[in-house]
Amino acid sequence: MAQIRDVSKRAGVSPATVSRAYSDPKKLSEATLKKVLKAAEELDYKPSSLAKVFRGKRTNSVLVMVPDLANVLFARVLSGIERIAAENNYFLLVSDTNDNTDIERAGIEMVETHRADGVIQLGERPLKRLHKAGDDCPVPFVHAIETDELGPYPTVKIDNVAAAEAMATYLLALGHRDIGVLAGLRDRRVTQQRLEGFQAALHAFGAPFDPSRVEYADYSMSGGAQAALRLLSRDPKVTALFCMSDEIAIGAMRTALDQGMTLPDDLSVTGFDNIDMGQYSHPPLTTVMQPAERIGEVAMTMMCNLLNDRTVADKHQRLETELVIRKSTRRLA
Amino acid sequence: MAQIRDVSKRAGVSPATVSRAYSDPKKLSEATLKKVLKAAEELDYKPSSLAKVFRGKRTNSVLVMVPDLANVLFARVLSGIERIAAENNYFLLVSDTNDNTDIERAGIEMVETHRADGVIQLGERPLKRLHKAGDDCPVPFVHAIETDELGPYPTVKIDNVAAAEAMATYLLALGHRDIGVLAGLRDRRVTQQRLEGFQAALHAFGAPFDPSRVEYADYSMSGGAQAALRLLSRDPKVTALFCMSDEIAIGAMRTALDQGMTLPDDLSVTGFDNIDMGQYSHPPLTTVMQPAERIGEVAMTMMCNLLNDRTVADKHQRLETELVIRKSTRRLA
DNA sequence: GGCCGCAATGTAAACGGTTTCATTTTCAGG
DNA sequence: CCTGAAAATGAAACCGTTTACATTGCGGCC
Repeated sequence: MAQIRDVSKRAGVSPATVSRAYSDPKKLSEATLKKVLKAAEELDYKPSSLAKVFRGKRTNSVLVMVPDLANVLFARVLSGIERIAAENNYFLLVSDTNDNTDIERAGIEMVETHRADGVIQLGERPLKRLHKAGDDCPVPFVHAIETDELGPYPTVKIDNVAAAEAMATYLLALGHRDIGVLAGLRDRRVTQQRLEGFQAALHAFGAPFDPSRVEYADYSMSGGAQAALRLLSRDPKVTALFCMSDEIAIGAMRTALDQGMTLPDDLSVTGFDNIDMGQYSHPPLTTVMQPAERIGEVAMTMMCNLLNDRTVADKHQRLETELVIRKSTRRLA
Repeated sequence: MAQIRDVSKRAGVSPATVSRAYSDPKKLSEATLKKVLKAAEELDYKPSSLAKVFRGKRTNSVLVMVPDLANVLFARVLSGIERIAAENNYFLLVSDTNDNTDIERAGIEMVETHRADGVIQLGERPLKRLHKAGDDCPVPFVHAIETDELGPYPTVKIDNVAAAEAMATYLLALGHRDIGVLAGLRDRRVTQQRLEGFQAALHAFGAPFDPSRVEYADYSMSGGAQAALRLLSRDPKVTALFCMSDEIAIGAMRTALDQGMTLPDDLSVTGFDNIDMGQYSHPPLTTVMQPAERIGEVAMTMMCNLLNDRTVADKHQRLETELVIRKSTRRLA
């Protein structure tokens, strides 16, 4: 591979001039620029961005830590991140943390050892190491989707409490009182927040909350199917299922169908997130829309700001959600 | 950030010794090693992997080009790639090409400019630039999933022709003769190959192939729904739909349901890929399993080999598929 | 005791650009 | 034609490691 020196020799100029031809062409006289470009072309010269990055201390890449790459929601967020990254000429280093703390830790090291300029984390459990320096965040860090707003770093997500409350309110307004909850992983903050919203709605309607009607599950279709089976066989008189993700809801609907139920006549089911699939499920799923791509875009935009001025205007953004009413819920006769 | 020089000074040794403490500790006497480690600890020293990489000419990262990050199948492949990458201490640079040739081109440059050691491409359209050097591949490149086997680089995928033929044969064996095809994007090689397999099956059964019963669609649920609508309204007497992806099939089933059909009584539907969703659709989808994670794993393994010995044993791997019979198909009365 | 060889450590070049600072060239204006 | 400022270019330091090669120290052997 040709190097800058080769080009400079062939063009009869200094390496510095060649460098400038790429980084700041205006600085060169037209004649020299042409000479250099011609020489570069002839030698098929490509500046080693590795060397550039080394010298410049800026890798132009950010690390994204995803709890599960195969999860539709995260994939969509990632997709949004990617769009903004591409626009701003950043590369994305992606790592599937699998909820594994070691990997997450390694992520931070990536930045400390200059492999990435910053980290966007999608999963919960913000890395404690970040905080050790006190209140200001040593490495550029953005936390998205599953996050509290306690840290010194910016966050983007939806208002899970409010969204869950809205959904539960809708169910209550339809006349449902015996509502089962198919919650996600028990120790996840989103789960707790959505549960909180659910309870708030009950409370507003003066309806009691029965903890025995809550089943925890993996955030997946199979998790939902199993949890639904447990709940339904224990407590057959629930008339509605409040599910904490569309996947869980879809799994639950499968179970209900398998039990010979008719949906939504025998059971109303609601989801969360509004993944594509919800439109095509049977029946189409009533859910709350979470703007996943947008969340990704905002997160990456924040990161860009952080990386440029080392500051971001709106530290904790909560994006709007929306109730999507489809056919999986009905008014209780 | 502390540098190697700081550590060496504090430990009273040369920078080289510090370097060796990390890269080859056996070379050092126990006493020196301890001294160095202690000094490093005290200064919270982390070797800049950027500098290391620059010096060593190995970035330990590979670029993965994905046509669409939000696509479940690709996400699963990526997940498999990630697992092997993590095992072998590689980082993944991920870029969503969006089927955009410019981005793909940029990907190759990443390698040429030393930002990545190699490229794994999931989408079709292997970058022509790769071939220009003739028969041997200048940059380590692996092509997965949507690929022909024409290039000089290794490939992993399933045998689309055979898989499609098996699926179609199953449909024919059930007695179906009026089979509509909901194909994917027309210009994609997978589409052509699966169509070829379909035709081969027809041929084997002595059944004629009617091109007017083929509808092309985006590889998505909405694409499938629309294509199904076109096909079904044009040709209401088809008894089965051979869909080229599970998404397409799920979209088609939605359309059929919306038209008041009962599945699978009025219409048998088959998918392709075996995404999770297929188990939970209504009715559960008969499909052909494509080992997506495995494909990713094999691809990354090939890449590791390529990167180590610059050679890979089994250049063109075809992984086994499997018919997954569920409830969306039935024997024609 | 002198010499040899090996182990441990040090020295300095190299990686391939960018950038600061100095130098040369250009050119407008007096 | 001279002067001086601005523009264009060049020389060399620099980024933070690794590593080839040189050096030192030490024990064993004749």
